[in-house]
Amino acid sequence: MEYKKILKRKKLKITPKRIAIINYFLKKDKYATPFDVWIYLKKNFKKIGLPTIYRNLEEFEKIGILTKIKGEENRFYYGICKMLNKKHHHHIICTSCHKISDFELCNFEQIKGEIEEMTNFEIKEHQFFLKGICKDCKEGGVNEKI
Amino acid sequence: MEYKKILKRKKLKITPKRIAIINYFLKKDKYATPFDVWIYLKKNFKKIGLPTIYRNLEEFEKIGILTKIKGEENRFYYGICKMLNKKHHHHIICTSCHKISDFELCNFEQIKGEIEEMTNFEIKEHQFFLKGICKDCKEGGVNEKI
DNA sequence: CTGCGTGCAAAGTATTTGCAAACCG
DNA sequence: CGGTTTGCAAATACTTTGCACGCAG
Repeated sequence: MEYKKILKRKKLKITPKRIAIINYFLKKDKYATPFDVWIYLKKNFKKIGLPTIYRNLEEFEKIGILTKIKGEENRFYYGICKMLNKKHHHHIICTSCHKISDFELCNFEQIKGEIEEMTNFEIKEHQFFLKGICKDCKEGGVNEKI
Repeated sequence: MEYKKILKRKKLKITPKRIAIINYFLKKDKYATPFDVWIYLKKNFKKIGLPTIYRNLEEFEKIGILTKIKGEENRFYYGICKMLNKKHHHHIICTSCHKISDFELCNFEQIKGEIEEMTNFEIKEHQFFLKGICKDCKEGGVNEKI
């Protein structure tokens, strides 16, 4: 899979646990806490520590495989990033089932200049943070859990 | 000040510490952690507990006086919201001095429909999260601390 | 006075660290 | 083999809670 190449390129070793973490997110397609990931991986690995999860999620975020999200409560979530090679994109999450998707469309550049003038800031970075309801949830579909 | 009215309207009592917290943010104009606020208020109140800060910052966020920001590290910051009556606005923060400003300009509605089609989400909420360098920092100004 | 606000002490929870052993390339 | 990765145990840091007293309205 493509994610392995990224690990390689970033000089991170391919270990079974790392693969399992990525697969967890790919299969689940939703955002999750380190704890969630841990509970799941424990099914397949008799020995696995929570710190391992934390360390890897952090690294994966650094290399762009995962995105870190601030949850409602004081907790952080991670979601997988499917647009690996694409440069610029944003994420949208479903407030009902926690599904996460990404998209490229972005018209921020159009107003960037004006905002810079108004605020006297030089804008370096922008992120759209979208919340909504995904199609499955809208149709009252059952949210199967992984 | 206008903030008092808001407290009143929201049935929150006007206490010296609450006023001091708001003034801290108004004067400082930058985002800060609960701990930062605490350290500062301790100068003026011999007796003040960190939990008081936490409780009030949380309430202030609920009623729209403050905004909660996810920092780089696993920590939350608060910044004051100057656009009290205005409906829709976003924030920009300076990565150098932590200044926070708000502005109203927003062209998201233009692409909202298209994103909804592409992602199959019904968008309920959007937030721009902007980072940049403010004028003072760009000009190499000293960042006076409060 | 009446209930919200606060200090204090203590608990709770998320996250990080250090180090030896295991493992990838 | 040699440097990463991991498990384990423990530490750290941030945040929340419970309760009695105090103060705003």
